[in-house]
Amino acid sequence: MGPRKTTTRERLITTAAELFWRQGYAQTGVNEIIQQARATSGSFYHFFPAKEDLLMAVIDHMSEKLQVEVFEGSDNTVADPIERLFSVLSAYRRYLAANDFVFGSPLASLAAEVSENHPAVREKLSEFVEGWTSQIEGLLTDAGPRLPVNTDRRVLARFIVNAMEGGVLQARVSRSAAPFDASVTQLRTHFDLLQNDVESPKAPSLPVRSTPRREPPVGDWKAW
Amino acid sequence: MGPRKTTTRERLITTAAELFWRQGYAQTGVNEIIQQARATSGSFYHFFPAKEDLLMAVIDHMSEKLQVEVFEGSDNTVADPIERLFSVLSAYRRYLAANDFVFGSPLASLAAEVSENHPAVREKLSEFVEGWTSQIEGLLTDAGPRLPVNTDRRVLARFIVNAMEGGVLQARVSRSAAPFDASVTQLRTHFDLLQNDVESPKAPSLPVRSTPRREPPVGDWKAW
DNA sequence: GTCTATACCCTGATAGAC
DNA sequence: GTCTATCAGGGTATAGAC
Repeated sequence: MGPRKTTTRERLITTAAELFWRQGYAQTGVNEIIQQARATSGSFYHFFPAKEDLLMAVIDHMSEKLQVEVFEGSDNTVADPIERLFSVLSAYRRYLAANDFVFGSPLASLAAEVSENHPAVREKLSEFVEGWTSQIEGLLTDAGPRLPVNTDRRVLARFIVNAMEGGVLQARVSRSAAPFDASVTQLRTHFDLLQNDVESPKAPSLPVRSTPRREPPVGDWKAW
Repeated sequence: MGPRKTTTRERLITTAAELFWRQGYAQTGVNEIIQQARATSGSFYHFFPAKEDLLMAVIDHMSEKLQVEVFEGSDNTVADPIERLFSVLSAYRRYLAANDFVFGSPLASLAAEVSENHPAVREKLSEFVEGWTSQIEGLLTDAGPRLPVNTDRRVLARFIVNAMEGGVLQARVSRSAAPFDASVTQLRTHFDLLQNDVESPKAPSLPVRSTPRREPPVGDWKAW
């Protein structure tokens, strides 16, 4: 492959990605995308039969970009899996802070806006989140005996993703990085405690709580 | 105050609240709201000069409803502050599960969709989140010596809110309660560990980590 | 406060020449 | 593949009688 100029299709996708991210899907008109991408209506509908088809392409584009800039853009010289995890979180923060957190999570916004109205979009976003969760779960598995044996790696991975995504959302709404940083700080504490628990595994057998813990029946909605 | 029928204004707000929650703000047309509320265009614009004014009223309505159904709808016979917290989380789960989690967080969706385009809306949503965070922080403060002395109650409260809101979002996208429940389960573990830490506070002074912890400079974006 | 009718604009999408 | 011109429809919002 020789040197290659940006194609119209690529420009449509990248500019749409940015506009959707900033303003949302519904708020962004096709005309606006066309203008800003220096394209025409004819080109647009040549590549994308409908606006939703562009949306699907945008999600693919964003997924790939996030994968590259955050996961692979983190300090992958870090050998320790847990420190590697925090390196990823740090890369995510850098990515978001580059826009002062105002754009929020690139895909979570779309999830909230269009997941109900466009089933295919919801499906794609779901796969993306699962992918990230699995990657984090992989790091936790690599941590091996560093974490207590009874730690459910998948639950912990989901927990981390939730705390981060929630943090981004609140950061955007409150126009402050504090909510995001609270998640990272407390996650660090969480891991410190988990690792202490490995060292002295007898302690947690005497909980202070008054009521017994109830394990939620996962997948069973209406219960509890 | 005697018995009172529902006013047109109220019907407009409640039906709009549900429609915004389900479909998003932009996807919901004024006509749709008017029809479903059995009102007319004239009434609508009599009460609300513009669609955005209705949105503001809807947010107020949702905030109040959430406060009543979740916080006050939780089991407030529970005296222990920490168990009280988990009672609130349980009430929140009940509230969401009543719609099979498909609607997501009533206000977070709006936050993601319209926060950038409507500054006044963003401000109102920010205040709402702060209110909830403060209420949770209050419970944590009430827990007093049950938590380690060096625990920043505000950071922990933010962390909890983040984990819950993130969980709701992923639950909606993945059409499964599992992500939400993962947050609750792991938060329970987190509190167990924190309380163990109170009992044997010497243990955490020997962390396994290889690199020193970095406290993030809150409010200072571009750093780290 | 509520009704009907309607203005006016911007939307996504199409047609057909080049 | 790209262009211009244009369509049909739904969007928010208004006017004015009752």
